[in-house]
Amino acid sequence: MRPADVALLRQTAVFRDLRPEAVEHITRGCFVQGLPKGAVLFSEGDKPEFCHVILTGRVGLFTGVGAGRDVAVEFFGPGDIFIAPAVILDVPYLMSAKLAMDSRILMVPAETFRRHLRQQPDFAFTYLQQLSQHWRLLVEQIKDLKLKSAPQRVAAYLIDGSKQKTGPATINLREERKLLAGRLGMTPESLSRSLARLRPLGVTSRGRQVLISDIDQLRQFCNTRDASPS
Amino acid sequence: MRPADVALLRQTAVFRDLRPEAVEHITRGCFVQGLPKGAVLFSEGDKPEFCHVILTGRVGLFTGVGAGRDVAVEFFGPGDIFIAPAVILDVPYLMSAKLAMDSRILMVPAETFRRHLRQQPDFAFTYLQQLSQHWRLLVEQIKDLKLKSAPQRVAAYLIDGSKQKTGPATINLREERKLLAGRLGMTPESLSRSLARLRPLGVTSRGRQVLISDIDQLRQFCNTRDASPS
DNA sequence: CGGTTGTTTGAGGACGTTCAAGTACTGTGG
DNA sequence: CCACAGTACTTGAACGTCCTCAAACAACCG
Repeated sequence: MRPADVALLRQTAVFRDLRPEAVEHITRGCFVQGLPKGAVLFSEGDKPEFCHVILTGRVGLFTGVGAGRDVAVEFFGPGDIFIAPAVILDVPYLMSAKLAMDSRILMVPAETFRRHLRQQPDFAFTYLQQLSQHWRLLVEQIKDLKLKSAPQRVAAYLIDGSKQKTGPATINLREERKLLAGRLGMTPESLSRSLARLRPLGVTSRGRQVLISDIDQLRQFCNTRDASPS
Repeated sequence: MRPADVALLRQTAVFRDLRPEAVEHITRGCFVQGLPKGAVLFSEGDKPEFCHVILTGRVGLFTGVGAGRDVAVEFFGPGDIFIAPAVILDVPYLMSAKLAMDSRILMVPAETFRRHLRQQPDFAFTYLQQLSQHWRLLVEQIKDLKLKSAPQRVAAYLIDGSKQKTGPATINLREERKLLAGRLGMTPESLSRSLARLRPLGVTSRGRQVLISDIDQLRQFCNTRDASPS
C-alpha cells in the first residue's frame, strides 16, 4: 500500500479509532486497486474472495445486471466497507458491484477480514457500527419505496444529500441520473418528470447541479400523505 | 429469567455457540417479558433503552404507524435480535416494533448490550453474523420491490417461506394478510388479487394455509421479465 | 465534428391503489 | 351450541401513478 492510501484509510470511520498497529496488522496481505468507472468488482452469485474498502471514488451495488435492466440498490463512497455480510457469512453475493466513477479500492482477502473480525474486538465493533449505519440506509429506502410517491422519493433524496438542514441549498448529484433513478426505484423518465414536478416547490436542476430554494418546503412535501401536483 | 427461557436462548443462533458462562454474563441484569399480540415494544423516534431478543413469537417492524397506514418493513421470529443497530449507534429508532402474535421477549439493557459487544469478541462476531443475515433480508426485499410485480413478490415470498425446494409444498403464512401485504409492498386488496392470479400456476389458499402444486413453476414465474396474466 | 450516450418530453397502456360493497372467518357471550 | 359482533378477506369499478415505447434534444468524448 502506498503511504497516501494508508493515510486515506486512517481517515475512515472504521479504521480511524483503531490503534495504528492494529490497522497495519489488518492491511498486511491487502492491496489497493485503482479502477476506472464502469469496472465490475464482482457479480451477483460470485463467491466472495475479498472484502472491499473504498478509499476514493464511488461504488454502486446493482442487481439484475445480466438480464433486463440493472437497478442500483445502494451507493457507497470513501470509507465504506461494502457487502461484508456476504464475506462474513461466506455466501454468494446478492448484488453486483460496479464503479460509478474512477475509484481506489482496498482489497482485503476474505479470510483475513473474517479472522480480524473474530480476533480484534475493536475492529469488530467499529465495523458493526458501520454496518448498523448501512442497515439504516436500507431501512430508510424500504420505507420510502413503500409509502412515498416517486416525486417524494426524489425530494427525500435531495434533502438527505444536502449539507444544509434548512433554507436554500445546492446539491451535487453524486451519480448519473440513470443510475440514480434505479436507486430511487423508478425509471430515468420518471426521475426527469419528478424533478419537473418539484420545480413549483423551488427545485431547479442543471445537469448534476440541483438548487433548492427552501428545504423546509420540500421536507413538508415529503411527509404529506397526498402528493397531488402544484 | 426462568430456566425455560434460558433454554430457549441457548438454542438461538447468536447464543448457541457462546460459552455458557458468557451467556450467563450477558443475561445478568436482563429480564423477560411475555406480551400479547398487538403490544408495542417501542415506537419510531424513541431512543433505544433495550435490545430485544425474541424467545418465542413474532415481531413486526412498522413505519408510519401514527399517520396513514402502518406498513411492515420486516418480521422477525424466535432467536432474532432486532434493531440492534439503533441500540449500537444509540440513535432513535426508524421503525416501531409491534408483536404479530403473543411472544416472549428478552430485554437487554442498551448499555449492557453495547458493553458486551465491545468486550466479548465471540458475541460481537456471532451477532455480526446475524446482522449480516438480516442485511441480506433487506437487500432481497429491495430487489423484489424494484424489479418484481406484485404477484411475483407474493410468489417469491411463498417460495422463500416453504421448506420444500422443489415439487409440491404447503406453507403456513406466519402473519395475517393485512400485515403481510405491507411487508410485500402492496395493499391487502392487491395481495388478494395476486394470490388469485397465482391460482392458474397451482397456488391455492385457504386462510393462512397455502398449497403449491409445483414450486419450480412458481420460481420460473418469479424470474420472468414479463408478468403477463395466464 | 460525428457518433455515442444521457436527458427530456409526449402519448398510450398496464399495474396497483382507492373506494365501496359483499362474503367469510373468529371469538365472545348468551 | 348457536347467534352475534367485529374483523379479516374477497371482489368489483374507477382512477391515478408509473412504465413503456418513441422521438427529439443536449451533452460528452474521441
